[in-house]
Amino acid sequence: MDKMQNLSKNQQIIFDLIDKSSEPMKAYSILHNVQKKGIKAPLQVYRALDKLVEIGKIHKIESRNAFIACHNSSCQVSKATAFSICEICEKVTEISSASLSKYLTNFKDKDGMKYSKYNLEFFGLCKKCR
Amino acid sequence: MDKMQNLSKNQQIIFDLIDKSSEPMKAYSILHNVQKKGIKAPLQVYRALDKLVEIGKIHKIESRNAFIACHNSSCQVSKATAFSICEICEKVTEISSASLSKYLTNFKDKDGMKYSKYNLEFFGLCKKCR
DNA sequence: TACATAGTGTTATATTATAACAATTTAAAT
DNA sequence: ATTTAAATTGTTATAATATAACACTATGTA
Repeated sequence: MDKMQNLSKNQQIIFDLIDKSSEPMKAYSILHNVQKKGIKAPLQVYRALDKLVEIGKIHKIESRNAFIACHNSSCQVSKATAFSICEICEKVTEISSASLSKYLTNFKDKDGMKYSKYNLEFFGLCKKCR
Repeated sequence: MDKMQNLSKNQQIIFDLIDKSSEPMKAYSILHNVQKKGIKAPLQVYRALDKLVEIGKIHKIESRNAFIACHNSSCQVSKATAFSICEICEKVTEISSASLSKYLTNFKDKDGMKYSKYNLEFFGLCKKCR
């Protein structure tokens, strides 16, 4: 229920690293950064990443194969995510818009079907790069 | 300007294959399927895929690393895409909703920024799998 | 013609991710 | 406290996805 639930050792190490990062981090970059802490193999990283995504502490930026910490206190799990991505500097920001999430959560396709989950990635130029 | 523009030999072979497929196709599955037509190396496939995505004849399903033909006559280029993905059978459908594309194209984040491009993936269960 | 652009073919390699198996830790339930 | 189940860890190997670099060929067009 609470995002402060205990993480395992590897999960905590990897979450801390991603959380401190100002940019999305890639799995093998994470690996290089945590080898000094005893995490030696890709699988150790991927397992922690899978779990952290599952519980909503981090999100995967699918178009970049990279991971960022969740900064949206209302998302316990990664089921309704939206990001803006700068095509020049690759800065990624999580979008927290109540109207957007409401619109997408309630969206029905032409068969009247609603979806339990979505991921939205916007692309453009960030303030600095414009 | 027109989607009927001429494709190169490899592009046409690969587009035809994807277009005939009822499911998203992965790059190496495409490769296996076109080896009899003389396309032998991954790079030949990826180059054709890159171009086909660029001109909007196909789209990449980012969460699945797979490609489907565009069936939305209004999208010359892959700049505003939305898909539904069944989490059981992996069926993928391109969503063509004028109101959705209007909403997302006009969406402004809290800094008032609009985006030139987006990709949205909805997840749930399709009719058959419910 | 000559020039630029796009496409092709090829080998090698980089990057991203999972399979399979064994051991250990943790939490909870008895 | 003890057993049990679930989660986590460690490890080696390998699968799957994607790009670098280089040489050559085709196509359009000035």
